Amino acid sequence: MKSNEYDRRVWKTRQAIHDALSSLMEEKKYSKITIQEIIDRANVGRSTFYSHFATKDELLFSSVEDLLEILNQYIKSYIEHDEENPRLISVVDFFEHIQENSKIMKGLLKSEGGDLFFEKVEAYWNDGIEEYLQSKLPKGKAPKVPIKILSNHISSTLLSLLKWWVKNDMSYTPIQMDQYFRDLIDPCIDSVVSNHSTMD
Amino acid sequence: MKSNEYDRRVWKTRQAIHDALSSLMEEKKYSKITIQEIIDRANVGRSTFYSHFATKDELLFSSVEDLLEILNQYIKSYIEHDEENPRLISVVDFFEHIQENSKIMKGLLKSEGGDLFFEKVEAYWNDGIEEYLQSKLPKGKAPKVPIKILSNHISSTLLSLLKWWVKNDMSYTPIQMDQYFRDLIDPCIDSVVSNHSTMD
DNA sequence: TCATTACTGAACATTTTGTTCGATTTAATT
DNA sequence: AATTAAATCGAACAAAATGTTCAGTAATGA
Repeated sequence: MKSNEYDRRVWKTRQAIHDALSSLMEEKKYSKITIQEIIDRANVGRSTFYSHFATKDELLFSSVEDLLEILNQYIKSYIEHDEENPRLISVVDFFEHIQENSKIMKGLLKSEGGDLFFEKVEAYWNDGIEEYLQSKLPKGKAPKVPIKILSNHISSTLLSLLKWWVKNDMSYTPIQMDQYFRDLIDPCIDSVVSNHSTMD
Repeated sequence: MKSNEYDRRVWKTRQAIHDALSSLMEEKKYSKITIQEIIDRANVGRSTFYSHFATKDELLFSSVEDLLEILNQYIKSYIEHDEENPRLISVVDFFEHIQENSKIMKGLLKSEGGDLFFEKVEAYWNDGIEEYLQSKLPKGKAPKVPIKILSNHISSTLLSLLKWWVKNDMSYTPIQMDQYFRDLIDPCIDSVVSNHSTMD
């Protein structure tokens, strides 16, 4: 018996399909890409594609799964690594990682498929950030802005910064982007956590 | 000769098609809606559809054209109505208008088609806000955060507030949403315009 | 080597898109 | 009310894309 998971053929085929999608996404919007084009470029049979992925969306999610996991980890560590300072910490390494995956990011930005991806990212961040804010909320003191709105604002700000940055050819350094993120967000967080220290 | 623009039939057909799309968008994602379904529900012939709209996207844009125009107008007046106070003014009436069009807004949020719409909205706002910020920028004094990033942040914040609000069944009043918007954004604007007045 | 598994590719059914065109209905105008 | 131009209908097409099936071939792990 073989364990199909480790069959070289499987790996090669999936890789070829992922690469085909990735390269097609540099050229056109996800919604305009057909499965036909994918299998042509990947050089695999029609039935082969369907034996791996049921739909185009499934392929997309499989393609960005790793990236999604990594981005989520950044935010997770970013939120948890927080003993001494009540503010959210650095997103420098986050932006650095985006930089390393700029190709797929650009592809995602062009497509409506990307929106599905970014929604997932944002939802995940949102949960983590809300949990963080809840834990930092002084008891008995209602925040100026509801926690749910604030966490939504923080995650959407990070995401919109990310999108803007990629769309504008990453013309600032990750360190600068981190600073801008803090400039935009820190005052809002100050209104929740009591510690009003001026930073920098 | 007839002037087709004012032919009742034209108006009725287009209305039926728009309504069909609108009602379908309440049920399923835009990308999953077929032209077949639209013409079935609208009760118009296939050729009739194509005599009005070349593609499904064209129909969508036509459907939200009015809404788009109105939203743009709000932001325009919102930016220009700005003699005494250096901050952006009220978005209360903006949220009120969203409330009145909640049906179509909810449909837009469900769909990737909506993303196309929201991108347009955001791009338009962004231009106006950037222009506004440029005009308010004290000469010779560089802002903490680049104007382009800041204007992007403001428009994306308004949009994400709007999305959050609609998704959460508009559980706050437009007045509250206006206040939250200011709470989130005013500190950022303060870093650009010199006038540091505490508000409210 | 050998059994197993994955891939091929062609054939097929289905769905959706988009076009065409003559017949029919509808509305504006006189 | 009659005329006339335009809009709609609907059926018939062609084309493209999706998704399934299956027998034959190739590659792999043991």
